[in-house]
Amino acid sequence: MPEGIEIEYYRRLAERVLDRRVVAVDAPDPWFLKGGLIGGALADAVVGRRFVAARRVGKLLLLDTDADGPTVGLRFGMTGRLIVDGVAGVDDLQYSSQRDEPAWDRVAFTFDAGDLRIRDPRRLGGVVLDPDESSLGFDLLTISAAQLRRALAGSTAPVKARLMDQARVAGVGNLIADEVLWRAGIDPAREAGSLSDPEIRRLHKHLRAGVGAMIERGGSHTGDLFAERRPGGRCPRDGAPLVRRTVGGRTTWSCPRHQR
DNA sequence: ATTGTGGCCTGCCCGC
DNA sequence: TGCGGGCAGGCCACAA
Repeated sequence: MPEGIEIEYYRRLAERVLDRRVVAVDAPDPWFLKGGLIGGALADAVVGRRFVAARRVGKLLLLDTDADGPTVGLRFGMTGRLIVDGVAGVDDLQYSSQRDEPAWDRVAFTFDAGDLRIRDPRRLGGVVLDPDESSLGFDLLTISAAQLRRALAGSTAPVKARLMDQARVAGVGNLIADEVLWRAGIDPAREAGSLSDPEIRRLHKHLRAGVGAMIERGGSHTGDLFAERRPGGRCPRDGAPLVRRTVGGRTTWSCPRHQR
């Protein structure tokens, strides 16, 4: 599913359309338009303009328009793919369909050459105009150790829940959270505020290194833990049978031996 | 404010 | 072979 890593791939892909002129917007699914937006208003806002920057904060992809026009915010839920000029931003999207159905196109921007579209079977993504970026926390690719400390401090919530709280740390989804906590040897259910300074620094180190490795390997499903997230799965580090729980409302796999 | 829960959406997979 | 139920999780509304 798209987490911050996949959205970063989408952002890079979206850079292809910069400086092209939007000639049409097709939004066949009103459900997909968020924040009171309607198809006609979206088209009015961007047709004739050009996208001049493709930015990303967490799992939110932002396309800025020229001449102080609006910013288009794109969300992908867990099954949304970005497709630019017929090229998909990722080819292996976990938990989504491997099929390719044009009927799943929920929004499409057509340019003077080529197009950009979101293909989302489950319709959990969406499009919003001028999204509120200030409600998002520190981005997972640039967060500092001090910022991570601030995101976790004083909380009784599970550390995994805080990591996935987009208002605290933006871009961490379920797979990334499990992977980095496993790498750092920290129990996902630990109270966030109970982590010591050395543990926070260790978590930060593994967050940066783990995300970096997964970006290079090709996605949030390429972590060392991923293949063992299944019944009968064993810890790749010490061989202990993994434990499946619900933490922070999400299916969580962890090693009872080395994650403390 | 913080934390937890349930619902939304729908393709897919398993068991009967 | 068909069918029904459960599952996946990002996000949001809502409750305590």
